[in-house]
Amino acid sequence: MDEINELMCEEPGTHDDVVGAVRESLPDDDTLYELADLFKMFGDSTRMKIMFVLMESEMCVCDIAELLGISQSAISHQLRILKQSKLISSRREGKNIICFLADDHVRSIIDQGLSHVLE
Amino acid sequence: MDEINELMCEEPGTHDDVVGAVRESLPDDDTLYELADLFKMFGDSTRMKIMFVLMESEMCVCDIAELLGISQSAISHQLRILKQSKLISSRREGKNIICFLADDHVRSIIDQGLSHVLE
DNA sequence: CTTTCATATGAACAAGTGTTCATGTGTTAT
DNA sequence: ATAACACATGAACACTTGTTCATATGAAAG
Repeated sequence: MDEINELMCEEPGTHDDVVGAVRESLPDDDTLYELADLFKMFGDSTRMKIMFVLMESEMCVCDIAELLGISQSAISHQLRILKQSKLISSRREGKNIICFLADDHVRSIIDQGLSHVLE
Repeated sequence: MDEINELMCEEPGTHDDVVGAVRESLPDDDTLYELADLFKMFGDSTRMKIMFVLMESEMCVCDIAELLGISQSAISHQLRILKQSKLISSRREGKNIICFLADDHVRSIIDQGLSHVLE
């Protein structure tokens, strides 16, 4: 703590007030890590592609793999991660596992991202 | 391409139609990579913290470092990355560099993420 | 019950990422 | 000028991540 305080710049006036107020407004650490972990899901192009596909239609694993030209193993590994984050779910239909978006926030988040990228 | 087609499952009926339609609806590769790169910015807890702080108030570099208890060097490296993604900007004021959010989408994206995490 | 198809998973490896440490640059004050 | 402060940057390192390869599981068809 002493070492950190030494880093503080010597701004006059309401400096400490602002820093203190902002500190109290921060979410707790657990929430911050959860949030970062959530956005990590959108930070890989393979997962991004999978979610784009599922935004259009639910689909079995091998169709996703074929459509995207990515190996079945790679898709399966990524699906596992996406399921852990509760972004997609699946059900069995005979031999196939049908995947679909589990959360409408996926669309909103991607749309907000697109707005930034396309401007 | 032959190898990929071998992976295709043998679903009957409208299978190929759906796959074809979805394929055409996908954004081009450049957009997809830009989008993934954008979300990568939100996928690290240090950058997440920086953006939360700047959502409350613009602030100089060393105050951000002090407030978050993270070394000035680490903050500076992350600020560089955030600036490259056009998520934050800065101006000089005497000895200090004042950082601030450069894009209102930051707030919307984080809010959508929070909705998912907090539900 | 054996085979085949659809999917999951573990190990290994290459590539990417974030931090620290040391040092460089630019600004202000003495 | 020179010292002190605010910030930036490069190299090194540990750590994480995504893919491939080989193999395992699980359902359905013959």
